[in-house]
Amino acid sequence: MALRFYNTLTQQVEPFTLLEGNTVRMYTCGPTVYNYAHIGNFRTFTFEDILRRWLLYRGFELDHVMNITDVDDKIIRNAVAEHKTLAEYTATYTEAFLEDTAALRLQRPERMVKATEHIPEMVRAIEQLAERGFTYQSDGSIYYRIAKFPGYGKLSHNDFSGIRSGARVDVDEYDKANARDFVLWKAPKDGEIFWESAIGPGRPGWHIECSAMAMKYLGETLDIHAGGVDLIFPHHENEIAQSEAITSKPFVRFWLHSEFLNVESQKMSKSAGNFYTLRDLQQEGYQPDVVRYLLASVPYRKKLNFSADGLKAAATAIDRLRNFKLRLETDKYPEGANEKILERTRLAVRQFEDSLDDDLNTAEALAALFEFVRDANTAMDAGEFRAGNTAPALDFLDRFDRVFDVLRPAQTEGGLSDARVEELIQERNAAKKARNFARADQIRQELLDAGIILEDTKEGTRWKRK
RNA sequence: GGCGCGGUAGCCAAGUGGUAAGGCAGAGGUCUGCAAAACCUUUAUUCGUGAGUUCGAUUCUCACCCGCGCCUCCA
Repeated sequence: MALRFYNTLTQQVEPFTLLEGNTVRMYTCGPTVYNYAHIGNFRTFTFEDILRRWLLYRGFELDHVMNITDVDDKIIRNAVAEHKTLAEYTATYTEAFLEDTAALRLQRPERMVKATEHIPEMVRAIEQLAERGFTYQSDGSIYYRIAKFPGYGKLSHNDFSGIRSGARVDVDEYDKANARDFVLWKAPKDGEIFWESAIGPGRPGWHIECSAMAMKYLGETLDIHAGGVDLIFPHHENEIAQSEAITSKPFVRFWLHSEFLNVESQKMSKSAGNFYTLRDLQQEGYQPDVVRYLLASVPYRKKLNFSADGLKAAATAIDRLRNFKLRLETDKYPEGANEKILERTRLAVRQFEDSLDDDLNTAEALAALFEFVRDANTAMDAGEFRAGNTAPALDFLDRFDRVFDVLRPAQTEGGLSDARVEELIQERNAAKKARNFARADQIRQELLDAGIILEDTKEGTRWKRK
């Protein structure tokens, strides 16, 4: 079966194709840089990374745009409170975001674009909407009139037809014709930052930045637009309303949304206060690659209940895979190749690929890998594994790691050099031969204290960094 | 209320109209100077509850119970 994704727009799993060419035009909603991103945010970004990597694995080229929202109410409020300029304030958290994504081994999108650097594009988009009669002004702000857009609600599958334009729905929304209408351009309040423009002084509403930037870089119809489920409404619904009102063309072909990460069965969110940042977890001693594995191992459309147990399980699972790789690289096997194992390897790779083709079923893909690892270990123990089986097995691990990227140990700074470790191992082996086990154990402990783990095997001693 | 997701072993979790993947944890064992690593056996007669369709349902239908989310900023 070919590559296929669940499309929020159609509520169906559909074969993934491109209209033309081989480049996937993909847009993903990035962070609002008013604080550190939490791992709920990173669940979505990790999903998008797996998506990226699987598209590349399948031979597509990518033009992936991620926005950075660096102007919004919270940013302005916080920047003012800290007596910083907008740019100063957002720089801190933009930088932190980039550090975190690097630690989580998230590939950099082809373009990362900032809202504040695209004000003219947004103003132009609002002008186009105005020309087509989709806007109205109120108290100096410009609003989008959803009653003008017939398809409004098609992504979130809500029926808004019962809401009549002009009806007053809520006293708090007195300045809007319809409670669902949203702001495109906000009139400046006292002391707030604003831009002068052809449509008057103000700053952009949240939704217009994505429409303007996505279409600027990727054209009028994107192949993929992804984000968390909470963005379906209103954000993505509004992006459709804006973009399609301007172009009269479908804005996005495939809408992909990742489910939430929960803590104690509750949504993790900044407003609820029950959130962890990657930095929090690192302080508790969890490596980012462990977090990455946990986030990636649960299929993206399934709620992920985050827990310390889950992190520990992830850490152990990664160790198992790394141990297997180390064994492949260091053990010696008889010449030749075991045909049955070769066939077993091919089957496992096929299952792995089929699983990811199926709407990125990472849990099933991992199962294919782990079954193979067990079978290969069994064959090694039974002496049936041959030298010629090593390369295909390592190739499978490499394919796995092109997507999951967890086999490479996190950089451990300092410590002993490889040469010094080898030296001590030689000394220890000499001590063992002389049955001086006290000295041998002393060296083992010494190395362990330096973060080096020794494993004695039939072929000799192998080692790894903790 | 509207829209949507889910309830599978101690935990995480896949899956199919034909009788339950995988990971972690637990128990026992093999191997081993020590320590690891690895392997083997074992842990759901059962997939929220009830009814229906069917030769047969965890998988389809209906009802109900429970959990979560969106409908306001939010990954």
